Amino acid sequence: MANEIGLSLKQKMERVRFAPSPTGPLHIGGVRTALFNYLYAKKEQGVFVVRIEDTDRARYVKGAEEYIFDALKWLSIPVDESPVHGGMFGPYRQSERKEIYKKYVQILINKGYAYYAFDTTETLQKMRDEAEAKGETFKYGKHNRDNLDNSLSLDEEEIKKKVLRESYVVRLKNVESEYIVARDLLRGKVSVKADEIDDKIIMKADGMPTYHFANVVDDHLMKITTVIRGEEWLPSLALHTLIYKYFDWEKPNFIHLPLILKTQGKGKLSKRDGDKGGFPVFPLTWENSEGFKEKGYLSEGVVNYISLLGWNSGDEQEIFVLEELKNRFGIGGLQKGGARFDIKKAEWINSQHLQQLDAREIIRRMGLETNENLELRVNLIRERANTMIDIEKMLKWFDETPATYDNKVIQKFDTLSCRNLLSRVREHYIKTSRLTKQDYVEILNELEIKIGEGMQCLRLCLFGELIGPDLFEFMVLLGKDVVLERINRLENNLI
RNA sequence: GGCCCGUUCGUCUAUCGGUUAGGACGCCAGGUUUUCAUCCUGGAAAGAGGGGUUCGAUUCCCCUACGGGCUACCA
Repeated sequence: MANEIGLSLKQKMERVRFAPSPTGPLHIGGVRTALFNYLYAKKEQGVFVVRIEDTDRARYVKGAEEYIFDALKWLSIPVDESPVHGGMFGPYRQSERKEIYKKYVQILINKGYAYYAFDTTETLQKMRDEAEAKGETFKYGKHNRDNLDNSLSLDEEEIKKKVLRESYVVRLKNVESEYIVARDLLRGKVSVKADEIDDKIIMKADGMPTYHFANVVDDHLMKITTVIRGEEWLPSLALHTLIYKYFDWEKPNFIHLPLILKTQGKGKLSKRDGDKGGFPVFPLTWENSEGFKEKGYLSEGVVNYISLLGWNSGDEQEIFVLEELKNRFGIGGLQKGGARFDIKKAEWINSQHLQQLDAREIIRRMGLETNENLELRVNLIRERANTMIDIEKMLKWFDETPATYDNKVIQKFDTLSCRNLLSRVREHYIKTSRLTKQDYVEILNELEIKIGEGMQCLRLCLFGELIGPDLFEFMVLLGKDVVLERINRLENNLI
């Protein structure tokens, strides 16, 4: 009985996959695809698979695969199965599955749904150019495949010889007429006229499968139940449908996520936009592009913000941690249109998460040893910070004597009364080692200096400009010697 | 060019035929504050256009426009 239940649960188990290509760093769109896959899997108590699609040896970038896993780790997105986490359906790297694809290509050839093609890239390019010159689109398919250089137009002996001697590719033979209809859980029916789909290459001359083929074979073999991927794959859904059909395999569900668009202007978000706007588009630093992490973002903030790009909870809550997202996520909340990336909102969401952290945790994440004084310092400045970098910068107020002073502020002051004020403060400080707000106000009254001006003078003395946290709390943490040093320094800078 | 997908405030979005079209970021104004920031209050700000269907359309259908994607031996 228990066994039976276990089995039926197993059959219903959702399995989703994130299938990046190691051709560069994972960008924010990829991160979102990974996140939504993960959330969907966990909401359904299913399995999250990461498969590395490295069938393009020319575009392979060293370190990219490692980057993908580092990024997921930083984001706290756990992976159930992958080349590094293992699993029962491996290998999870497509370059290691060559023999599997070969076998399945052969099956399709035997069934008459695939064939060898010997046309050179140059010939095909020429035909494409010619078609384009006539305002047409070249398609390799039903209407011309018999006249091209492939196994359909040759006899068996010749094919055998050519396969041994020449380089060849394998093409899918689209035998459909009418329409190819597929379903997307978000968009409903997506139908394409059959002859729009040409005889796509499924195995390249180097023996590697193309994306379309490897993807379908692996999703089937890895028992993927729902494919969640970017909208850029929607046009090939019909082709994939064909491959499933010719294998006589059951199709998984499909969800095509809307794209993440540039902050402004046309097109999808790119690395260049980040460089131009000074904001990150990668989770971690890659070459000279700083990542969210290095820019001081919390992984919680990044996860939260990107979860809102194309999804919403249905109510007015916007601040979520991963755990909540796992419970709340659902395809009903998905959006169909592309979403523009907005760094301001990302920053705000990050600040919301930063305020949730206690000082100890903030210090830990900065990679510093905690101590009571440091915790007090962090607590004094934290509410002014959006990112960890803000905190690091503000922490410098404690350790660095102002190097310059805001001239505009200095010019506003009456130098003489400011000097008097500073020497009175020094006197008081030497005597009592402290200065409360009340003490200071008394001094100001005595010298007949307006409170506002007096505060600005002190602020200038401690920060060099009119910024910063509460003056009197700040001075306590600064300590007597440092306060006196800063008083001296401003005095020397007053003409 | 062809094919596919999409379109609510500047931006992210709610609305699943009947709402003063709601929220958030950002922006503006006011308040709190010794400054800045935070915080609080308020404000401006949207259904691409045109046809249908309907008693009634942001919502359903069609067309147009615009946006996006794909159109490789890249994924």
